[in-house]
Amino acid sequence: MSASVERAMRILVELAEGPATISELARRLQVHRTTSLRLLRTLEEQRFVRRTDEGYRLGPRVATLAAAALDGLDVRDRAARHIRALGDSCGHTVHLGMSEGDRVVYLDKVESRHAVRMYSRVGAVAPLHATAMGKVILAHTPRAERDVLLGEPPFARCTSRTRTDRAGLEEELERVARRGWALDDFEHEEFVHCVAAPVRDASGTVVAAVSISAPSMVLDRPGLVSLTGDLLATAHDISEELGWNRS
Amino acid sequence: MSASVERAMRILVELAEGPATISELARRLQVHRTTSLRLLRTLEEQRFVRRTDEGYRLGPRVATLAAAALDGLDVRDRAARHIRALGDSCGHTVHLGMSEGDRVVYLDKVESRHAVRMYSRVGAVAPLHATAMGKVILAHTPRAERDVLLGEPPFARCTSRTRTDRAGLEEELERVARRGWALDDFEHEEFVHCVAAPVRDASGTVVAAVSISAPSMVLDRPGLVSLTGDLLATAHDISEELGWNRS
DNA sequence: CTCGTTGTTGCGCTGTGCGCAGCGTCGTTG
DNA sequence: CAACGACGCTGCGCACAGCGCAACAACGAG
Repeated sequence: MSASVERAMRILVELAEGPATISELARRLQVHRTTSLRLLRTLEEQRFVRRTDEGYRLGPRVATLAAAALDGLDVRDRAARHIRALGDSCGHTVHLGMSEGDRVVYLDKVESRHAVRMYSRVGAVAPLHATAMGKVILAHTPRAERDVLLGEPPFARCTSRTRTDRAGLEEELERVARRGWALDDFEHEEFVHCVAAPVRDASGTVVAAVSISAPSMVLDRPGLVSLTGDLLATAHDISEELGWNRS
Repeated sequence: MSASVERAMRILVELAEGPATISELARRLQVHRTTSLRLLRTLEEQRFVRRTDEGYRLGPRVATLAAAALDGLDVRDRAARHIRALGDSCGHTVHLGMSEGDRVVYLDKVESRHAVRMYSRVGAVAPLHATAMGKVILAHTPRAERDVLLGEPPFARCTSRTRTDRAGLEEELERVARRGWALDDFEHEEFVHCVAAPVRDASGTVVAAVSISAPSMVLDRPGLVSLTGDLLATAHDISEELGWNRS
């Protein structure tokens, strides 16, 4: 529709990967250096980006907007008290996430009570195929769309246990869809495993996922799996709050 | 420089205030409805905004970018271990913030260990004149610039104790500059008080602030003020890490 | 029914934002 | 030292992107 706006947004997305110079961005966007210069200037005037000695970076104003973006998500609001309750009862890290393109984005988080915590942040993203939340969402996505999201195998390897082939992942997703929850068996981060369950809206579509994560030294596999009852109940409660009823 | 990009970003900023319709945004930006329609469409294609039944809202992609924006801030990185240390030692909520236009934006946070916690979020914003961090930053801003940032009195009232007149605030800022730290005496939120100290970069400019916040039922005034020693030490340590040395 | 509002499409003119050419300035290389 | 490339940046002139206008249907309020 509006070419320059589209390019400006693409610049922001590119800068999310890390700092970049004018020429670098021009190359990635396939535009003249001049164009990239002018776009960056306007973005800088509005403080969406800032100049540092290693090139342009995203500006703090973007962070400001994010808080507002999260506030507007009703899934997040409705889910808030439920995931806090789950976090209080189990004491481990609880996440709420949804898919954003070919990634999972963390919408909310309840911190673990244990000394050994996992690193993550609201707004951060993770690959679909290597996380419990991602696999739950994939398992309820039509095959055709799923293939587009995943791209060509081998899928990006995060740890030694990441499933990088299509057949293995498809088999796993089949199992996830059947039993209603997914396990991340150290597939994303080396010493962290998770379980996740789907959240549905009024139409029955899976719009988000809830997960419990813990380092293996704090919680072993049986311990983690034993939490799926509470997890499913929480996911169910959130779904009901979004207007879903069993069918 | 680029009019349409500038307008697109103004739309994002407007939407941060809350959801809005096409016509509403057109009026605020002083452009034709058609223009606002087309800009929103491009923004929607890039998933920077999304349509809901009550109009357009910021999209989850903005939240995704924010995590990256925060990662790029070296103040944040350098300060991280210091504010965690302060949080661990005092047990209360610790914030790192910087000014973003006429607001303070929270860059990082260490959660309190007490059951009664204050609500806040990384990326959220608060007024300059009603917070300890804001006052610390204002106190080290040249008078002329300060007046622009604050605008015309009366300043927005947050609680019954908010300073809304210029004379009172100026007197307070004078005191803050002299003693080197600021107190928020329930001026922002009804039952929360805070102390804040300035963080300087290599040039000596105040670029950020650190604060300790606590509800009055958990910590009384003398208790809060007794923490200023540790607070100032932390702010000092961060400043040193940014290249500042006493002068 | 008549207003006023909403979102949306088609059209034609205009100004914006594009690429090109060229500037000065670095750091690297022969 | 010169030659080279890549860098950020400016001025120019053309093309078309993107603007506002007019008009449309679909609403809701009066």
